[in-house]
Amino acid sequence: MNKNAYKLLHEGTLAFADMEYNGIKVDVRYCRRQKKNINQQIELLELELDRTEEMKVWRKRYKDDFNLDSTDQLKKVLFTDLKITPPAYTDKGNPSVNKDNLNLIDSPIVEPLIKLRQLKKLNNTYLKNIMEETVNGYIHPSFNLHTVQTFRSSCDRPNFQNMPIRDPFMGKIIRTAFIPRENSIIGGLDYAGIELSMAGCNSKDPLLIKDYITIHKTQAARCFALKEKQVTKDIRYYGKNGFVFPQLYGSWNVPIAENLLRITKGMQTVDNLDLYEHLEAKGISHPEIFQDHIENVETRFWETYSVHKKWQEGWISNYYKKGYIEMLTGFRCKGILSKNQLFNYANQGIAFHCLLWSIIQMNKWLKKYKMKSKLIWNIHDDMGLDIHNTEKEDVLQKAKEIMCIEIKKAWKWIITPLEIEAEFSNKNWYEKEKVKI
DNA sequence: TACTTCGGCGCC
DNA sequence: AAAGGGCGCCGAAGTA
Repeated sequence: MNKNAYKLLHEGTLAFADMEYNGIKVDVRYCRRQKKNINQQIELLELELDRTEEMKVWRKRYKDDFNLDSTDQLKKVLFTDLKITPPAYTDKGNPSVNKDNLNLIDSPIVEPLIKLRQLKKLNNTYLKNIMEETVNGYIHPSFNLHTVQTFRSSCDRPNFQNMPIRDPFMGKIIRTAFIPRENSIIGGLDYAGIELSMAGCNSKDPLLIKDYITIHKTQAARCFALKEKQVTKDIRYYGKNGFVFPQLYGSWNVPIAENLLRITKGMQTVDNLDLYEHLEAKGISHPEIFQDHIENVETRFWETYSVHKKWQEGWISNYYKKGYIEMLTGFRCKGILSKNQLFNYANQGIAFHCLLWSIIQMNKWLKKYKMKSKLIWNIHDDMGLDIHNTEKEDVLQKAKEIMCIEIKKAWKWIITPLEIEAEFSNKNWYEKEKVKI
């Protein structure tokens, strides 16, 4: 680690200490109400389950040892007693009963079981810990800078970096619990597509730099043979997390095609076409045909971003020569690293370091001018703020200056565009809305 | 009782 | 030819 990298960690730790001290305001009464409500839903679901023949088989086999939360028991019932063929296996070679695979099984217990897991996750992982860790109406999660291989941050007690958002049902229940201080708004400023922007800084691939914001939508459209205007937020999500990132970090068409095909079931396009039926109409819904199709998309992808591909090769051979990699922010990673790790480590840490640098400057500025607004979280590319109503313009303007302009003066290696989005609410974190800066 | 591993699942 | 990467937390099950 060079001197600049050290300084970033040192100042970052001090800024994080302030952030932890500030804390996030919690609506505790709301949490209590929700927890009770969910408990009732859980009871009803368990009654519903018990009316099925499958549960009779389960209870008969395990008698007093019966445990609805035991996946081992579930596997025995499904795959031994009911003689169902396991749809897939875990890494260790055992039958898998995760949500996706359970959904492939035709049984009346599948749907209530999945719902039950979700409700228990909400209560046991989220609401319970939010309430336990809240002191005098504020929660103070620990934000760590010393735990992660890639020199990202992490968070615990509770982990504030994995609060539900993608599933609207879960997102609403949990994020409604986080509220602004008096006369304030709560929300975050996040870097748009920062990891891809950083990939561009590494490889200097002109097309990747040009496309880094639009790439997910474009690739989603290609994967599902759609026009871009048909791509919903959900479909884009799978273009991003089901194709673009897996491609960049070492996956390939076979597992990618399998995943993408599975998630088409029940999804709809902007013009309300059923995504799977759309693939059928295009004649690419058969697993083997779809894989061929994704292979074509993959080939075209790497023909387009060939400069980045070349950089990946050089990055790896450089590691083999030196035995370590050095990030653009000066951090070094040593030890045995797989190809996929090497691809990922180059971008992941420095993407977060842009946020960390911005948080440090923002914190200094807020303290220097004795502002009422406070930094309250960091989530990899998202800076959480509680902004006092009287300071809205100033704080947002300064944040934009730091995050998009000043950082490029400090770090000349940032040769790509940096863009941010702000989302805030005067009610709660769930009801955040885009704010223009 | 305390600890580890596994599978599962939430986020970026 | 072809392992997406990085986290933290839960409960179950096995071991010491």
